[in-house]
Amino acid sequence: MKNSDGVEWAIHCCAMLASLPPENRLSKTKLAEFFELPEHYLAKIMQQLSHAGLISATRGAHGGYRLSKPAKEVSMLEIVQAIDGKAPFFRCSEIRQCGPSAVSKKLYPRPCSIARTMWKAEAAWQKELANVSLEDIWAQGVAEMPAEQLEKSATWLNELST
Amino acid sequence: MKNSDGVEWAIHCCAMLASLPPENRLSKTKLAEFFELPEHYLAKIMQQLSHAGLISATRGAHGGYRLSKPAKEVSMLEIVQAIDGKAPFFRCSEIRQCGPSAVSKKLYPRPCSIARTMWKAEAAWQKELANVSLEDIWAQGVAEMPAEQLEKSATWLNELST
DNA sequence: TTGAATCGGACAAATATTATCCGAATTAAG
DNA sequence: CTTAATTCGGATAATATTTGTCCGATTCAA
Repeated sequence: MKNSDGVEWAIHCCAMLASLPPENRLSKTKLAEFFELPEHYLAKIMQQLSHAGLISATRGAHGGYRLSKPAKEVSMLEIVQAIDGKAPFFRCSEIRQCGPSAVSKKLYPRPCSIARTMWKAEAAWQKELANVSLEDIWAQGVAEMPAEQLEKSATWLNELST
Repeated sequence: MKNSDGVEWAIHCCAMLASLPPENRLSKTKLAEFFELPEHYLAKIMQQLSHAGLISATRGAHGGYRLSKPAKEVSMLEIVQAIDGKAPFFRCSEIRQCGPSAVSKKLYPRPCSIARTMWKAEAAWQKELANVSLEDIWAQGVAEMPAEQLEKSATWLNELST
């Protein structure tokens, strides 16, 4: 019961892309360098974001990644689901329909009360994440970032253009 | 990002125990038979519930499992956590503190905004599950169980005493 | 005291996740 | 047109987790 590690990377990388001037791109090599992440595996994570339509990747010289829509329109839920998938946490295998007391399958209409309860809880989780946009996250991140890091960050980004 | 299969089994078995007359016990063999589950693996699940203090196991002839407190006082959250653990889904490895723009660790006090957001969503999930008791689940289960199955079930339970 | 019945921990197999590599494809620039 | 930079995508390996099995230790009733 856990998110895969890629979720953390994906969110941080998206926030990084969100801070870029529009139309600017960042290569997987640079992203990996900025967060000290394994480059090849990060590529796989970015690929998942790309498949989900959250970022767009451009090949060739001066290529790289950028958000494919404004940060305001991207929710945390979308990012998490792009990496971890949309399958519910709880899977009901209908064991109520097994064993010596089972009766005809037609008599078990809707999901059982256990599944409904579990799925309702998941919906609450999703709602929280759906209500936070990438812009929110980025803004909060900047607000609480140590001033010194903010500078270093800006410098590092500038040197890319060189 | 998913519950382990054992969660479903654990909840169903707890609900089964909840329907027992107090002080009555059910052996792992009988539970496995009732739900058509692999006996040895079910034992492992029940063991986890036992460690968590949710059920109490008695060895020896006429032994078995029973709830260690009234169904009303057991929440779904407790059962899920007994099997899947209490670790948060989201693990923050503080990658904001890595890479070329990192500064002294002392300057990063609380959890970052990303971790806070993720954990808040988890709290919402937990709250939903904490608000549902095993008694609720059991009562709903009985209410929507096909009449025929209810009978079969009762008969099966009676034959145990024989 | 004996023996049947139980749990519980150690161990093994299967599965899923995480990580890596490399060739093909794409693009900008010389 | 050629070259160098860059990503994509599939194949593959390593690792971790989950799932499944077994057998000994323990308990209780007769």
